[in-house]
Amino acid sequence: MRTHWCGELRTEHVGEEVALCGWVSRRREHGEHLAFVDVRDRTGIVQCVVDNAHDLRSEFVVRVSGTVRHRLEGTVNDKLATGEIELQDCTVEVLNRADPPPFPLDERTDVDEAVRLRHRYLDLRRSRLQRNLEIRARVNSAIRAAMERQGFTEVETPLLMPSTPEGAREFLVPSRQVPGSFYALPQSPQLFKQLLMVAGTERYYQIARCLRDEDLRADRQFEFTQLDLEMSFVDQDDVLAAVSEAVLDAAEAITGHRPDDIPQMTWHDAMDRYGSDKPDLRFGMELQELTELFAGTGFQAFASAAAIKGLRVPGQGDLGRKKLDALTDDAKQLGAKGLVWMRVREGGDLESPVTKFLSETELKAVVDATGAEAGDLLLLVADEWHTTCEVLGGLRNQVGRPPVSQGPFRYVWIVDFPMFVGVDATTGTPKPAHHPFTRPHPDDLDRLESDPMDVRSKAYDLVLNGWELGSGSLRIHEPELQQRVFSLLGISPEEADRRFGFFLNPFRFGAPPHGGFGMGMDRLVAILAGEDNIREVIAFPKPQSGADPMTGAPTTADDKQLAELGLRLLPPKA
RNA sequence: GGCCCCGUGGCUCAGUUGGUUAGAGCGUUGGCCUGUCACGCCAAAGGUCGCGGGUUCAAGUCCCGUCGGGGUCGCCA
Repeated sequence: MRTHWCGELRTEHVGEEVALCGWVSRRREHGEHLAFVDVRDRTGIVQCVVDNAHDLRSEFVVRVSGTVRHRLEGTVNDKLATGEIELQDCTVEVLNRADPPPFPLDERTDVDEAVRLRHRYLDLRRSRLQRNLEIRARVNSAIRAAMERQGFTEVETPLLMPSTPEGAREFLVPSRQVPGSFYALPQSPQLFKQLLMVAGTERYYQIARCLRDEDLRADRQFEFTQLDLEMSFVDQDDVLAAVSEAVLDAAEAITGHRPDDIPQMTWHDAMDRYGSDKPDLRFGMELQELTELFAGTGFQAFASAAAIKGLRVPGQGDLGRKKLDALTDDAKQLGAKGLVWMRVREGGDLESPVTKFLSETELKAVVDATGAEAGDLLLLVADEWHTTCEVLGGLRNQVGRPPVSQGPFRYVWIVDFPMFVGVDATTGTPKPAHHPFTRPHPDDLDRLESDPMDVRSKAYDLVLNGWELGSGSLRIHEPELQQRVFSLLGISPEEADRRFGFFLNPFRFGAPPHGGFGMGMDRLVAILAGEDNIREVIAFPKPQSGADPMTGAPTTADDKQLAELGLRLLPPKA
């Protein structure tokens, strides 16, 4: 139907007879015998000169044939890629009429997201989402190429699998053939990809859809897409290198230049310096160690604390009481008992509600240690090390963090995660930080039983601009070690067999050492596309409620469907 | 489940201390216009102020509840 795309026409096409297809973007009428019609397809817009645009309306679907010519002197539009030319002697064929769109399809107005989602097919017609979908496709393609180049084999894994109730809440699918039983949709292909290692696939990857029935956020959807991979006979750096290669290729495909190699930072360093296991390295404001300074202090809140740290907020010394109170509330929300603020005055004097409890020496030492200058604000927290770090890290993000999409892109690998986080309140056993198949750090193996909370694991996260892009680990491939970890977690051999038997038994048949990674494609694409929200890089996302305003999903099932599945509904809650 | 923000023609918004008949721009419809490009000009249509209740002589405005959207904490091994 068409000979060219709208967006590709240039002065070199002058004189050619062309046929274009697309939508009427805008029309400008000048009386009976002259009108301009902007025709748009996914590549761009071309101005067509017609003698009568009376029967054309916005978003009508048209096929236009005509001759490309230079625009008249003084009528060139430099805001348009095709602005030097126009189509003359046009024949316009209306392929379909269109109702006026419920919202403008230009880029100038920020339309309410509920309206956009209800008419997503129109929202997708706009250049922002067209561009984002193209970026997404290019990222996918670059990643596939990088994986293939590195010898990975793409394998598809089942969507219908047994429920494994650990971790995120699963979506359940009732079985028709076995009424009363259910499949679960995968939170990730975790179990299958490890079995592929037992199977000798050696290098597996998949751009896989994963599903988690948890509350939606700016960076979370029920369904999300993950670059999933697993490798045999590798150490941690091999996995990191393979993932880095794919991510950096993807970044290069979008931005045109390849980022530096991705640095590594230990989890402990990240917590200690940035107060987060996903530190945003685009801005400084590192936490300052102050514990030693206050050894033997007379200030009760500091005297008993295991860790005291400070955050220097440059130039915010004029923050009002209301804002400071709000920060204090935030600190408490983050788990602190309180927040000490100090305004730095000329000459290094500190103004704070607690100065009267602190000695001159201590006050001066705080200024020295933080490097504070007049006009700065200092925030101090004293608590257990982990709490102190986390609270100040939260405040650091709050006062200093730019939108995630705002460059530059700062990638970082976080390594040496702790094996366990916290203790289960009911059973008293440690809780795994990653999953129970994560390999303990070899240097800490002998302390697994004696000092579990101090044991590191071979788990790692990839972080970009403060967003966790993905995580992975080396796995346990020896049944004996797996047994040790299970017993630490309070899982008996019988229970392990019941819950993970189909997964663990194969490991007796010669499981190779292996490890892998899973990376959120939606997040990577969003950041590369300059979006703060993954919904902007997903063709048909869901709002926070999880109910799709366009399709009406989820819908009720009729009695016949339910009967076939052996299900009966409970009466609605009152 | 908690907290915060938002909801006024199709879209984006204004609406004062609670006070007459709720406004604007864009869009839509009709008319005019031969070089515009966010064209311009004239005119018209279009409103359950999300919904329900309450306070009041009087509610878009205040209060309670509810629904929808967004952000965030919990949750996301």
